[in-house]
Amino acid sequence: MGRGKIVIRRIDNSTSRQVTFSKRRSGLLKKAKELAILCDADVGVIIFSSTSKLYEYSSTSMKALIERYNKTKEENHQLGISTSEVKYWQREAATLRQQLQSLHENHRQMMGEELTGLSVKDLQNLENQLEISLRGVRMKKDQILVDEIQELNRKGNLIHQDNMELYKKVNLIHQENQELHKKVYGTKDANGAHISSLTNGLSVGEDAGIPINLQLSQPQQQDNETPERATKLGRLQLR
Amino acid sequence: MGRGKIVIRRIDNSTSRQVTFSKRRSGLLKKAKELAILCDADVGVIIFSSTSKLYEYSSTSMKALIERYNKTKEENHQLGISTSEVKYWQREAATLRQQLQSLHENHRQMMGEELTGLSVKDLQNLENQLEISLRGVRMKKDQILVDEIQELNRKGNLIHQDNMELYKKVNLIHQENQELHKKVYGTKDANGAHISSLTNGLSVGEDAGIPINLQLSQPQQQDNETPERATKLGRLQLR
DNA sequence: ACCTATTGATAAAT
DNA sequence: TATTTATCAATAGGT
Repeated sequence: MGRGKIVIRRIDNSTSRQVTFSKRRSGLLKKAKELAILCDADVGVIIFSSTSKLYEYSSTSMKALIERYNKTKEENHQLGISTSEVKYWQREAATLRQQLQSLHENHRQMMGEELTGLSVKDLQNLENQLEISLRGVRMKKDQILVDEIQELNRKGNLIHQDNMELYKKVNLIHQENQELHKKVYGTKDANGAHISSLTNGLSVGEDAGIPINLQLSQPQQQDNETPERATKLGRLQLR
Repeated sequence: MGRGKIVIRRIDNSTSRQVTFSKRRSGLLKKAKELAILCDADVGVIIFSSTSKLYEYSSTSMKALIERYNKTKEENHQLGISTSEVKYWQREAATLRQQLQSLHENHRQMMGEELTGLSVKDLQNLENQLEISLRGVRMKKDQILVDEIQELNRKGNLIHQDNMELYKKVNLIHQENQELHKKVYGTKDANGAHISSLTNGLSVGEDAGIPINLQLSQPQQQDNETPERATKLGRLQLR
């Protein structure tokens, strides 16, 4: 229909293509309207031009039509973005929100808050649980502290052994030095300033026998700390 | 175009409408295809017949086209069921799930489980919190028990008062009875079998002065119950 | 945008 | 539902 027949393939001439698009687009939309009216059908047309401009027609509302389309489609197969997909996630969120609320309430009760409405039996159970928890936490804490102390003890011992060996070496060298001194200056010499200043710089001297005192960051004592626990920690001082 | 001109309005004749629908539908779809090919456009057509049968055409994929349509639309206005709506709820669910996980972990720590990875400071805080919670729970529980005891006390007192009054009345009636008895049988009479069986049925007798002993369902004693608490509850016995 | 020759679509009949 | 055919609508190409 036109001055000449055309083959259905992309029109190369840009201007011609643009003109044809404009004409045929309005023709298509008109035909869509006619179909909808004549045959009582629900018709929707979406057209994106090559320049991404949108043209549309819908006999009812495009939203409703698309929803109807998706619904019809997913009856056969799970296609398209569907209302049900949104609904699924809404339900998921609702479930999670409920779980969260429940857990939150539980948590607040464990925090000793919002206890109204609980029976004596509930409170008793909660009390028992808290006591169990408290024991667990204290055991864990003590374990960490005990481990820390043992590690420090181990390191302290190593350092102490090193020190002892160094002390022995210093004494040996010191004796050697004195003997050499004797040989050089004879027995009547009493000036040791030279030597003592040198040996004091390296020697651990009389400190060698005293244990090293490593400080451990102690937790502040609890009001209801049991005597056993305090002693258990107290006894574990270095040496 | 046809043997005669027609006006664009719903075709009343059902058969004719059906035929026209079939012809024009294929015509519309053909024109849509041609437009897409000739003008390099993205075209989609959705047709629901009056009997809700779906016919469609899309130059690319209907899903992609609808998504593109929604995207284009919601740039101007929030319309249609969009991918973003699904995404919104997915994000919502993810956030809730994360919160739930975090709270769950926290809860497990408060239950004294999964304590690995916690520092001494963390454990100390947890211990303090548990102690606070424990104090709160115990106070609440004690409060309920104390209230319960007081209520029972109140009721017991009322019953006791009733009893006392009944006792007085019985005594009065009993005296009256004896006086009447005296008048009827004279002073020499010694047979009181009749009277005693009757009065004994109503009289509270010597029990009237002894306090009523109401039993209270005591919670099983905790292993580390402090002496003060035990006494506090113990003292609150009825009278 | 408009014009118009020509093609394509389709109403009615079968 | 398919075919035929007369008729009208759509539109290609030119202005």
